[in-house]
Amino acid sequence: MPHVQPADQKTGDIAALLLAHYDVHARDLPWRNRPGEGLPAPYHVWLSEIMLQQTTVAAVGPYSRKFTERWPDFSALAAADEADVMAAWAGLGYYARARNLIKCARAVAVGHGGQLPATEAGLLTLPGIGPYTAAAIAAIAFDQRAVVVDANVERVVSRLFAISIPLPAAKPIIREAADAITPGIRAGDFAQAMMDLGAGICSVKAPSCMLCPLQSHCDAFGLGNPEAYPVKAAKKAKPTRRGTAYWVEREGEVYLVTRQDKGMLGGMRSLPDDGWNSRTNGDGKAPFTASWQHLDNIVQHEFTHFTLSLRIAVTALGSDANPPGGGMWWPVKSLDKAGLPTLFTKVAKAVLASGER
DNA sequence: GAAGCGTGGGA
DNA sequence: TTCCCAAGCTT
Repeated sequence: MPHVQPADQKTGDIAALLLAHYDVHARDLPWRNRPGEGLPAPYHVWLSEIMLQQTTVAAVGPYSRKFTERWPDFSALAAADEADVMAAWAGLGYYARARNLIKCARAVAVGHGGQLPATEAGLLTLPGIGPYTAAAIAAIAFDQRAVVVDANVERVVSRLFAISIPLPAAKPIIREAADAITPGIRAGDFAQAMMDLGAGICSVKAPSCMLCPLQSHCDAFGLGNPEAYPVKAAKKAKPTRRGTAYWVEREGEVYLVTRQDKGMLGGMRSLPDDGWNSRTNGDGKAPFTASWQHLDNIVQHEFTHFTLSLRIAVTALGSDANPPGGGMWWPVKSLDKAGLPTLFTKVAKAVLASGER
């Protein structure tokens, strides 16, 4: 049975109170239009929503500006060199998003006449757009009523209705409750207001209930334990994996490879490695025979689901030497433009500081 | 349904 | 330090 009543006094009040609060306190974000400017461009909404997946507003800001300046619309992004896009995304993480970003831009340019579909169902067919993003774009860019549920909304809703079933089992109930409080007009503003509320007042820890426009409607506040929601299942322990990265230098240039599209850091330029991944240690075998010098310091890097403890091996080659494989030589002085994932940026920094070269 | 997939910041 | 988490999607 549903935990939440159909549209009643409480659910109707919530939208009105939240929208009134939003009209005064909405955050001014680069991808948002100011009041009175109408709906933001679908391209800008889409780009920001993809970047914001599992990523903080602060981290997205510079990337959003960089991308919209360099690729101002779908056709520009669809025509971009893939390596340029991947390099521009470097450091933002979850690189499958960048691969899907290119696929999606090309699908829009080729299959949809350069226009993003204006419906949730249409948006869901595109690469990198799932249930949350489809609803968010439909509401924010196309002013359609859509039930937008992200981690902020899950937190706010689970507190409003004191939902004690743990996530992820509670997702259907939370969605039902979010549907019940979503208004028929201003769905985009409502969605963004919920997310602003979750990002600020209704925070994970120590929520500012005294500032909350929904305080009087919040069951968790009434119970005195808002921080207890949402209830979550216990997490698994994070393993540590070991591996090696190889720094091969020849006349001021370092040898880089492009990783295969699937898996960790897929599609990104990287240093050669010994095959480490989230499940296994690297085999410690160098890509070719040379007089490798192992650095003393180990690079520790935290991924979401494992810790990597990485050794670094360094060698220098003569001018005529060539390692096997289809990599590329990259000038060390402009390594910052290679678009390396943060892990390998750390490795490069360690090598350059070591003097072993 | 669960696992895989980055990174940086806050407490 | 250590843990948790962020405007999730794909397989």
